Amino acid sequence: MDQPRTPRARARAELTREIKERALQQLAETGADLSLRRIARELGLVSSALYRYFASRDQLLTALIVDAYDDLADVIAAADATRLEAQHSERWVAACLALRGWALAEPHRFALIYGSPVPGYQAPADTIAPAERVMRALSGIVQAAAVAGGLDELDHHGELDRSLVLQLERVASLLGPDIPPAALARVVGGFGQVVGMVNLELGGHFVGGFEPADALFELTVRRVAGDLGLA
Amino acid sequence: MDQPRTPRARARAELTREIKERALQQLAETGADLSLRRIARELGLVSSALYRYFASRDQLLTALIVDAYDDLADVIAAADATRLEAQHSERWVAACLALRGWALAEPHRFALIYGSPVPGYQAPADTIAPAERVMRALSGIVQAAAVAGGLDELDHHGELDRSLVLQLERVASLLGPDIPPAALARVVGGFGQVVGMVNLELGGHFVGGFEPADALFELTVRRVAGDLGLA
DNA sequence: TGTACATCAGTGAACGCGCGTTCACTGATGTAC
DNA sequence: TGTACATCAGTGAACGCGCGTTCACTGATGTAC
Repeated sequence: MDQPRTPRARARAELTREIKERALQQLAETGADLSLRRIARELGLVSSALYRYFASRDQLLTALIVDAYDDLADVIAAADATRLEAQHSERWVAACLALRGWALAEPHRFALIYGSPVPGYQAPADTIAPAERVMRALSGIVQAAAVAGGLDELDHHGELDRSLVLQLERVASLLGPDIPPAALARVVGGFGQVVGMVNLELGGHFVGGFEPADALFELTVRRVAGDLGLA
Repeated sequence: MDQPRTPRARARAELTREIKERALQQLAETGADLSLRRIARELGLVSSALYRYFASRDQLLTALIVDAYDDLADVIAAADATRLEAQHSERWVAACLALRGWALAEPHRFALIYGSPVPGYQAPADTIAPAERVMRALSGIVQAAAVAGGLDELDHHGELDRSLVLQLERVASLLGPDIPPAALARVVGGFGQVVGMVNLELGGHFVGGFEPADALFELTVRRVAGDLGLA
């Protein structure tokens, strides 16, 4: 954010970083237990010192969650950017693969944001905007396709429920105003699928079946792109 | 399982049930913290007494997980059975809706089996068979359709990866020997989608967008059934 | 049917840990005049 | 440029909790002869 001017401010930024780093390391090791005292111990501090940096354990967790959303959104955007702008299908696939790649590399961080909620932790409103960034990193591709006219007309096996259309239009206004309702439903469904398959993979549900799950995953996200009619 | 013959055996079965019941209640209340001492306290027992019933905290967790898989599989099968045998599409939709219904009714149990792993707990091999029951409750419908000839030939936008086909055939031998590879990929993808969307819903990711998510969910699973070409 | 012995449920104390958070404090760093 | 005062990082002790697991034990229930 801001450039730290004084030595003290620089030290503060550095320690804040180190605290979060240790916290992540702990999540990686113990699964989901996060102990302030242990972090302090590892940093050679007394436990109460951490309260100069985070007002509570929950606030530290919130910071980790926000960081995770941000990093994931960046990773997706970066993968998206490696493809030609007009090749929306390839962009979608690359974005989904990047999401999975990040999740496999940082399973505990993925669990933090898309796994089941941490015991006793209630996500504050601060996490909503970052969470939306991730969604937007995906929906943005479809929005671009819609604007460029690279999105098939979808036949929706019968009409969509009226109240569902209203929901979809409201969400579209946030995630991609030009994405038609039927297409947005598929985008959300596709996102749910990606999150779900990654969760299954991380949970060991594919062990003995799809290991590695690379091919299955790519086939699946490619089909979503195809169903959306992305060019 | 076995009918308890003696009063002592009956008491034992009863207390075992009560311990699990309290454990579930605790998961529901605290999210994922499970305290043996608290269970004992609530049952008016001394904490060490629980060790007559479960050798450790992990073993209790395992029992809860196995129960959850079993119950979910039963619920899915029951919903499936409410539809006509030959209407495979309706059966699939009913089964998926039942899965979500169970998850919304028992979010902590759903999290136990399809959420992120519990801190410090490593699922033993005993949970594999029950987990398969759930998968089979869904794939069985598609298997039935395949046998009855009610499954479309799928065009697979290009060939499937050879090693993926091998994986799919191996899984098919467990879940539905007559399901063609391309269809099975969709079944697994559809399952991942259901799990993922439910996880998002339980995690509050749909708040402000799809609330309730009934219509979106039904549309999505119906489309999977359609894509599979289920009658 | 009655007695002797084995099984088993539950006790209570203990071991050896862990935790988040508060508070009054010291001493170093930063700021304003 | 130097001094006075305010800010802030980190300390150390304490509060009030919690936990899983082991072990020797009592007394009730079940089993075999």
